[in-house]
Amino acid sequence: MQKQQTLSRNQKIIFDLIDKSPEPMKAYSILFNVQKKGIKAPLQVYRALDKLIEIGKIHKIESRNAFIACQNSSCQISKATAFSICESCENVSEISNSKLSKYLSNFSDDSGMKYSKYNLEFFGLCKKCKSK
Amino acid sequence: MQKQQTLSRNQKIIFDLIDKSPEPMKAYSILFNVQKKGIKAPLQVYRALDKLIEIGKIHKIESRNAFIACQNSSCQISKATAFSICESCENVSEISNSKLSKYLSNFSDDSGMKYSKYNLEFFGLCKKCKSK
DNA sequence: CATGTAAATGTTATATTATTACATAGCGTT
DNA sequence: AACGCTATGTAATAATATAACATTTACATG
Repeated sequence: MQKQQTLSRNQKIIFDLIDKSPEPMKAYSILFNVQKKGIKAPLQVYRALDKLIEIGKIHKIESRNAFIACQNSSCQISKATAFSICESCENVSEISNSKLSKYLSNFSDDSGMKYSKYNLEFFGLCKKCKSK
Repeated sequence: MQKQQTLSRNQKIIFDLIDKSPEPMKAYSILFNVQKKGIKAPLQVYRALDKLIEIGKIHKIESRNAFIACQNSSCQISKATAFSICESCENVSEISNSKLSKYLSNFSDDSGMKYSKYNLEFFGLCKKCKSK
């Protein structure tokens, strides 16, 4: 079990927005959506995003510069993330597959490097888009 | 064996620069370095980068917004990339591990999605930085 | 060789994403 | 109260990437 973090005001506003969104949100789209709540500047958004990422409540989809709420209720996997991304509709979901995460967490090569973190993004067509 | 692509002038200038660099290069650093060769605008750089990525001569390190030459001589793996990234010195190298690539290329979950491409980034400390 | 077409180039402007720098406020601990 | 830490506010600017449009080159094929 993970220690429950208390979110600050800005962090909570921004997390709630991302959490409710059915798709990854971009930073400036977040900004636009929270301006009515008094968050006016990009930096306020980025600071909250940084913190939320740090504590594992959200993840950044690197190839899209977008942010998604963590879909693993029992999280703590901010250091081991995998996503599936539809290249047609841009739907993104977090992959939660224990075999995969075990395999990757234990992966090592001959470089002598010990990996403490990874991020994996799979691309393809989702069911819906495939059948079009 | 892969069909040999002929690079255009701009593509060749930019590929040669990236290929010679010991570390990933950022787009505007590339631009700065090729201005003396007549490539003056960001778009010229991005167009060459896009093409080079498409044909697998370079890869983009998504978490760093940087570009690296493909280190697999027998390439064709622009659709299946894995990198190791040192979070201290920012050294990046391409992982070429057939077990890993087989595992990931064959990966499927219960989403019904068929993945045609993936990108994996491992993070940690390289040998040198670990021993500091 | 003429012509069509796809790829590449050149140029300007602008959009999008992210950070620096500095000042202030809130909150728990000692 | 004084300290340290986290969060906030604000303005400016840096860094990354694309849109729109005009022109040129490469090259296959009639």
